[in-house]
Amino acid sequence: MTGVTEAGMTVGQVAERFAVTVRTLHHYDEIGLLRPSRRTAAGYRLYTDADVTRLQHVIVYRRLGFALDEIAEVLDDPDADVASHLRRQRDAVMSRLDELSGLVVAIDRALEAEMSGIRLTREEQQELFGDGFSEEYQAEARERWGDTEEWKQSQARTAQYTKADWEAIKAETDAVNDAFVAAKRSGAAPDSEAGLAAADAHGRHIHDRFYDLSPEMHLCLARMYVADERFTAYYDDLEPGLAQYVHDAIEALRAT
Amino acid sequence: MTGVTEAGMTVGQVAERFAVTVRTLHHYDEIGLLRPSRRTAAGYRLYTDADVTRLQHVIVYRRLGFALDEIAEVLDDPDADVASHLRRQRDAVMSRLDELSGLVVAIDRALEAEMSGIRLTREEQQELFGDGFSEEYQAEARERWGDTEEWKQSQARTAQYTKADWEAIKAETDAVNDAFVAAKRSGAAPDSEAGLAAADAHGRHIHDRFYDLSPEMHLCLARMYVADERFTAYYDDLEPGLAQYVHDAIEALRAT
DNA sequence: CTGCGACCTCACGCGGCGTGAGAGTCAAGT
DNA sequence: ACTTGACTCTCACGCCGCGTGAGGTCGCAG
Repeated sequence: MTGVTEAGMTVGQVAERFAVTVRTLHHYDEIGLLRPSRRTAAGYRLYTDADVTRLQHVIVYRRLGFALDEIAEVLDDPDADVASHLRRQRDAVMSRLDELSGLVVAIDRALEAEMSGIRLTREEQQELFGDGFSEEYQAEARERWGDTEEWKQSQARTAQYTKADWEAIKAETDAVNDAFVAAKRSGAAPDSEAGLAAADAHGRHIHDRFYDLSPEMHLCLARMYVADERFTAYYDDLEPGLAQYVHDAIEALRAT
Repeated sequence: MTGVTEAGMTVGQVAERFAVTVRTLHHYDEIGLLRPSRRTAAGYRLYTDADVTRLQHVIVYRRLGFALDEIAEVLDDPDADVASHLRRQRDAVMSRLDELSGLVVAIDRALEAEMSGIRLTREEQQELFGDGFSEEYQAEARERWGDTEEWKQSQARTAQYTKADWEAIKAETDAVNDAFVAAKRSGAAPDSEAGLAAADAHGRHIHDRFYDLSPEMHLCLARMYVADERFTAYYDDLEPGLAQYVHDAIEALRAT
């Protein structure tokens, strides 16, 4: 059509044809992602049809958000698991999507506040974007669990959750808490059937929603509930003495 | 809780409380985005309450995707139009959202192909993501129409299309082309009933599938078909002289 | 006095190119 | 044969938002 197929295309021609810059092609050559098969005597890069095809692939993967070295990996290793690459990429894009739609909501609220003449006070900002406490809590959680497999799993999973998921999770959490409260109020001992059932539900809930929960981890959590004042406050707000009760129930469950 | 509010917080304390790194605070100091009001005799940074508040704002804006110098601009100029900043930011986030959802669609298609055992051959990829020709066309189209409303509409719509949509569109395109070919082969003039009907179908097809097509735009397209060798080749490959025929039919349709 | 941890200031590194600088190459026009 | 202008080449620094040391100082506890 354009009739330039004799022996290879020059950088400029390739660049124009695929809407990339010459510098980009130079860069891909430099890092070894796409080296033109041939050069002219004067050192001009000549891209063969195969090179052009490879560039097409590169462009596609780049649009999919792959890093250049990952693209090289996928393209150079025919045994590479393309599907898993794609799935991981999809996950990343989805969580970014969630983040961004959250951002839009935040912006809309800020705009609304701005338009109605209400300057964003400290308190409003904290209401909108999360208060210092939860920020602080996240920081501490990262500090304590940041390198563990559980933390990564939790982060990976919760990033996927939609608003509806969160509502379901909240409902489940409430149900688990209610089970503990009901058991305690009924006078049942922590190691009674009701107490053990609640502890079991608690473990399942975390396992299903957040991360693989080993019995040891569950015990560790139980100890946190009485050791960490934030958790203690959380449970004791629901029912005085509940933190200790939850701890005892989990210990009873996991001790067997 | 940590109770350190006497005269100012150190970098480490601020960093922990807001889940940023010390290096980040150093960086903000370097670029003048957030300079702590005071230093100890030894040169330790001391962040006052006002500094901390400013950091909160910085963090919020950063989460909104603002660049650091933009944040500085917004925070330092009380007369800056915060609302317009927010609106521009919202637009940016929204378009990024569109892009990403397009990406998800592309990934899903690739995954589907991958899962059904079909390795992505060159041909399939080209089917999925467009061949060299359309890439070339896209590059040129962007160059020519990049700033027009039609181009944006087309981009926005086509990004949403699924594989099934594309197949339907291809079928429609074929039908339109067949109508032109049939009309021409039957010896009907471009401005005959058959020719005008084909031209009308052509216009509707583009209007429905790609972008709002005004009569003027349609005429403009018709002229492209005879002026641009790629379009000429496309139609003349179907039937010699068809490009001119299509042009004449559209002219006849829109001249009325 | 000796650690230990938190702090300080350089200063290089990353990814994915953009953006020149300075020099050589190619095809067309004079 | 020479010039022009478009294209190409190879360095090599710049950008953004920090990460990650290196090498030294400061403050407090034992």
